[in-house]
Amino acid sequence: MDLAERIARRRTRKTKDRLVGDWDALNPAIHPPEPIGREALFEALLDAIDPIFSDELPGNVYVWGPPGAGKSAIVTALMSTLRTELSSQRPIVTATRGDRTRSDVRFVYLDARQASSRFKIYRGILDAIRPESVPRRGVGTDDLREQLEAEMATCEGALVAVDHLGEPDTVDLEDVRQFFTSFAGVSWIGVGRTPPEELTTRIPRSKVHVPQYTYELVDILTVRGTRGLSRSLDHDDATRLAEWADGNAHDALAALFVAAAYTQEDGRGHIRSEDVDAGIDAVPEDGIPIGRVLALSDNERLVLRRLLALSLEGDYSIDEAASEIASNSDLTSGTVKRLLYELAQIDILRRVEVSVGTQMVGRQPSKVTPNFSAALFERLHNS
DNA sequence: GATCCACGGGAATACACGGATG
DNA sequence: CATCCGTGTATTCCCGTGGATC
Repeated sequence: MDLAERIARRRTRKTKDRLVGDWDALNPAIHPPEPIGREALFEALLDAIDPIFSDELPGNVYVWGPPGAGKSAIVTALMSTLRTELSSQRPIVTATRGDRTRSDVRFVYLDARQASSRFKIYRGILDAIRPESVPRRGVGTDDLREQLEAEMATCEGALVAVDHLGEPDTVDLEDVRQFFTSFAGVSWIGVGRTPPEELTTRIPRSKVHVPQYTYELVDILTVRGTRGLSRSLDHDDATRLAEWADGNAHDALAALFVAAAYTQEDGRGHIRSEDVDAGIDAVPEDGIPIGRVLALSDNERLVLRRLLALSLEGDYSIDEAASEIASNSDLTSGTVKRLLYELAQIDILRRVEVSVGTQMVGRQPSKVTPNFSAALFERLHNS
């Protein structure tokens, strides 16, 4: 979605909606440009890349911490701040080039959920720093690497942050290390959950630990609630959400988002504590972040939406669900079945044993249920 | 002609269970 | 009684093909 489109949406939302003026403010998959709180952590990150302030590329960095602790929030904020403050790189194409008082280091943020292969990572960087369009097909991965290296020779290099490493369907820290070994001009910041001591491979010397939120989460909910809602969130409700989420900002925001959606759909102008309860109920414990679901391919998301529509009507074996889903889509039931199994393997879906039918022979079938908030997914999909 | 990747399809493997075997 | 075997499903794994693009 480009910026103009986003701005247009906000305008229409402001006028149409009553309770919620800005859904993005409540959306756990979207991070505000400035981190809320966490000044000390931001300092630690700046320390880790300190040479950048003398126009030199820093060493690589590993940023790690538990889910919902704000790793993405702080790293996206860091990269966009560096881009506007230090680089001659234009975040939005404007004025002239060549502001010589600024360094010519490029700052690139990549989400490994989209940049899920060596090819896509090189391509993502090229796409971010090169004004012309970068091919998506027809060019080999090594070819692309050479293009990127050539590009690096024309500037003072790039600092690349790769977020969401080591998820079931993303590259891990070791992959990133290999992608950039003997790659002159690129330093990287890897972001993941795995504690350094559990990693078996070579880890960057610089490490920044992002601990779980404690008291700060109430502030985050309050600030984002104020930005998104026409009437601010009760302090008690913010506290309750933060406690229930156990410091996980993603889960707390997801519950708040759904609570706000329910309230607004009911035509009311204020979130009651029952709405907060309903929001909490709509977010599974130990679920996966909604960003992973949103990053799936079109067909995978289509299959999920169809599956959610089905599950209202009782128990289906995977086989039955697959034929049902396939019958009103372009995909064959074999492919849908494989997709469902694959989604379960990467934790997007949860498999539940089910005794459907009466056959006494053969292996027990199972059904699949979402391992994320279906209510949130549906609403983000329609927005 | 080369490239990446999503699809489709099918082979290989895992599991459940009853019955046979040691 | 424990183990193995056969049969029928469920699940995983793998690879060829073709679309879109350069």
